[in-house]
Amino acid sequence: MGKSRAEKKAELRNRLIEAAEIEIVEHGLAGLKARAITARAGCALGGLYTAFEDLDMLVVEVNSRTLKQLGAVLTEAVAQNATTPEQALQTLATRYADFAIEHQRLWLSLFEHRLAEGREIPEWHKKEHAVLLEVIVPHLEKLRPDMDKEQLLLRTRTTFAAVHGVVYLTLQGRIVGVPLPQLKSELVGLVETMTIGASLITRK
Amino acid sequence: MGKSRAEKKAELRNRLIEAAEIEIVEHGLAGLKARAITARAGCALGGLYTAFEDLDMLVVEVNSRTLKQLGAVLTEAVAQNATTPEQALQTLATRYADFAIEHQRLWLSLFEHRLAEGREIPEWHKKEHAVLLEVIVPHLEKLRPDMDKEQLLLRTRTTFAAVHGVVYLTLQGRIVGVPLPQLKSELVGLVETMTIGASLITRK
DNA sequence: AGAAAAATATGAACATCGTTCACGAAACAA
DNA sequence: TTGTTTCGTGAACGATGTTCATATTTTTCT
Repeated sequence: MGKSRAEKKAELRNRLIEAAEIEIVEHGLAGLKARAITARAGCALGGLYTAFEDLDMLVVEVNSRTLKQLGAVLTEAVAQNATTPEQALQTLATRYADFAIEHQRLWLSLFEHRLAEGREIPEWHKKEHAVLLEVIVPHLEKLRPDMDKEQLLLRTRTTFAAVHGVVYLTLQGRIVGVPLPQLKSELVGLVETMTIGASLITRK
Repeated sequence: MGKSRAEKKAELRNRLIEAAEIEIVEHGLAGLKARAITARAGCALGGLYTAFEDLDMLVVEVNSRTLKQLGAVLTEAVAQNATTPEQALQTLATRYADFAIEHQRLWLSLFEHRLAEGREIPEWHKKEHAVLLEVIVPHLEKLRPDMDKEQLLLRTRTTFAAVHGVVYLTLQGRIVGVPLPQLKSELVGLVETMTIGASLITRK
């Protein structure tokens, strides 16, 4: 007997998400074409639009997967390696860079994807980003016991953005970015500077 | 008498650059259309391609202007306000954020523009980015006299990227970014942390 | 099981891009 | 002025995301 309607729909969605993922890995987000995806997924062009609202929402699905994977990597890394807050933050920064390098195009699409003006990222996907901050908070908290919860979350965003900025400019190949071979050692230097500075501010 | 060929060509190029700049300000880089530019510049569609190699190279011209303006703002700001390296770096970060906020879409196009795979940004435009680092180097040098020239330039890239990352995630409206109202105070906190950390590392 | 109904996949067609090119107009050289 | 060179013009082209009438498939009803 054939599959039920719900089963086939779910299978098609999965095939499309995986096809899109492969296409992004091979050609980058800018090289993602609806026709290439549907050809790879083995369905007609229009099938994409019965399974998803449009191409953007398919990209959101791919980004959701990437974000889950990234979150798992960071969570595990810091769980196994958190003797001091300094070391925890070093580990997080290093693993973040490792993931970004290893899954360069998927990671880039996480931050390069934009919806058309006026459209909004679905709430469920927005929430998925929280893990990027949650892995940092407890360790920054030890460095800055003087801060209240609100200040701490804000500074966590700032800290993440600082590290992220270094990785992003490098992997994007921007002129002002750090050259790739020196990325990880520079990240160590940056995190060292920030953690030492943070401790000293607290202590004074 | 009519204008010479060179004059008319130069005038058309300027009209196109200005039209493109206005279009970016009004609709963002993603909303930049060749037809809208040529309509605003008062020439035929094909005119764009006799004046410039293609649309990308026109964007490079706009970015070149923005970069010159940004460089001038930073250079002037730090010239008038450099009693200590800490204060110089604070001033630079603040002015950088101010410029990014005030010229949001032009500034974003500076970092969002990508050339098709295989193509390269012209060398003359790559060199224009140097100013972003040059304004930082002398002050970071005072904080880190232990570093040689090469280390220093590398750490300058890292420092710029860290500050840039915070501003970028915010102005892009990324979920993990710092909310705009808190951007400048967070930048102050970040630069403070980095400068204090840098001094302490040097002294130890 | 068979027929009617509902849902869904299909891919040709459409609108909108960036880019090209044959042509005619304008500027230069003689 | 006349011939030559250069450049602006806009119709046409190819590529792209999206839509929709149609065909197919699945479900429901008798």
